[in-house]
Amino acid sequence: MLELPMTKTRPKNYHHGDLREALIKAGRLILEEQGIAALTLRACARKAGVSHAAPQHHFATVAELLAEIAASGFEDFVAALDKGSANAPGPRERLKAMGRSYIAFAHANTAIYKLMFAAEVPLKSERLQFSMKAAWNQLVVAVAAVHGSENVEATAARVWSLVHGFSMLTTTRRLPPTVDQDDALEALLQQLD
Amino acid sequence: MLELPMTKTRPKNYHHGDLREALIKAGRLILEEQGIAALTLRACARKAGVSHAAPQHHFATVAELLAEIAASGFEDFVAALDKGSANAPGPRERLKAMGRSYIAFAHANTAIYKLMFAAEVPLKSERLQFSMKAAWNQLVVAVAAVHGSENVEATAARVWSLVHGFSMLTTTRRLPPTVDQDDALEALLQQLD
DNA sequence: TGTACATCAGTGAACGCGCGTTCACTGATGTAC
DNA sequence: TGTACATCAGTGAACGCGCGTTCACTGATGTAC
Repeated sequence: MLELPMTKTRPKNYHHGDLREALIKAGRLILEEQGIAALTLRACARKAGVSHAAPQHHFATVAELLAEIAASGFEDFVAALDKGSANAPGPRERLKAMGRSYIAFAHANTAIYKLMFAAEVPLKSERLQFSMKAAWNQLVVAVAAVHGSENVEATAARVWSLVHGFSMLTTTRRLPPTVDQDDALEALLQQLD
Repeated sequence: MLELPMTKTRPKNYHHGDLREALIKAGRLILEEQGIAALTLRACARKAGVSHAAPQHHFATVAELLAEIAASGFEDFVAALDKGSANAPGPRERLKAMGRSYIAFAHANTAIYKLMFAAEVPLKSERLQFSMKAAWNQLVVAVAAVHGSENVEATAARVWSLVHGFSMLTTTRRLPPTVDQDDALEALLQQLD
């Protein structure tokens, strides 16, 4: 009898390596392809190629997974706004570019964008709190560069409300079809000064 | 044997009378008490006191019921903004009062407010389209009285974005706790002029 | 370097749950005559 | 006014589905000696 080397009969990845991150990535794919309603622990396990009980070792509830997915969304979001406003010649242009990038991100990544602001997502996650704080700080810095540091948080909240409201109304199709969205976008960006 | 009169053995309301409206009202209660995830056809049937198969005669899918509930929300919403701005001395004050009423409605009726803007709600419903149009017209009239009729739709979209964004960010707790929400609200209402 | 052993991170079967949906049924209601 | 009958709007049992969760298990990994 030929004795095969153990490495050939051994399943290569009985232990996954980093199932936690793999589940988060799987969740993002499911979100894009099928929407938030399809985002279950079992679906993520299937997508990641593990048994449906495996996620239990990494996420006690589906809500915990949602929070991590939302956090990864905020990380991408901050990067997109940074990139989109990097070449602005001055603070006003920079703030406008961030506004444009914000709305572009919402339109290009609608599913995860909605999850980032969904009430179902528990805010306890450390990673989520950290990435949300990073987004807020990014905004406050850009707003302060235009409006000064007086009442900067109230102004930042106003700016955020404006672009967030527009993103939500357009992605959920609540504006009547008679509204020219490009006109509305430009009118809105004027208000960031 | 004593023959009982038929009226005594007959169940009084075998036919409900207006189960359709009753299911919508039941749905609103469930929404308030348990949130959108609990809003199922079976739950509405239970709340309305009928068998779980009964709603089938009125709503083919749960989405259809959601749309009618959302529509009833928009009806209340329009009434609340009308009432809240009725005593304003001029157009500017009227628009501001509407802004305040908008945000107050969102905070006092968070569950149905979120449903009104939820992506899951199909927009095909006639009643929903009608009530959404009424809300939009109400806004356009108030905006035109302040800013004139030039570009009125773009301006109305901007105003709506502002108050909607603020309502969503505050009801979903996305603003950092360091932000003074009253300050932010006042800063925001200044922008309606 | 090898061996024993504890722990970690998977598997796969099983369970109960509430859901939407279908079905044959039946009481209530409306209408034709 | 009464009667026959069609239709409407309910009932309640049954079905299949996917979900979260639990369980005994087992292969892989890390560590002590």
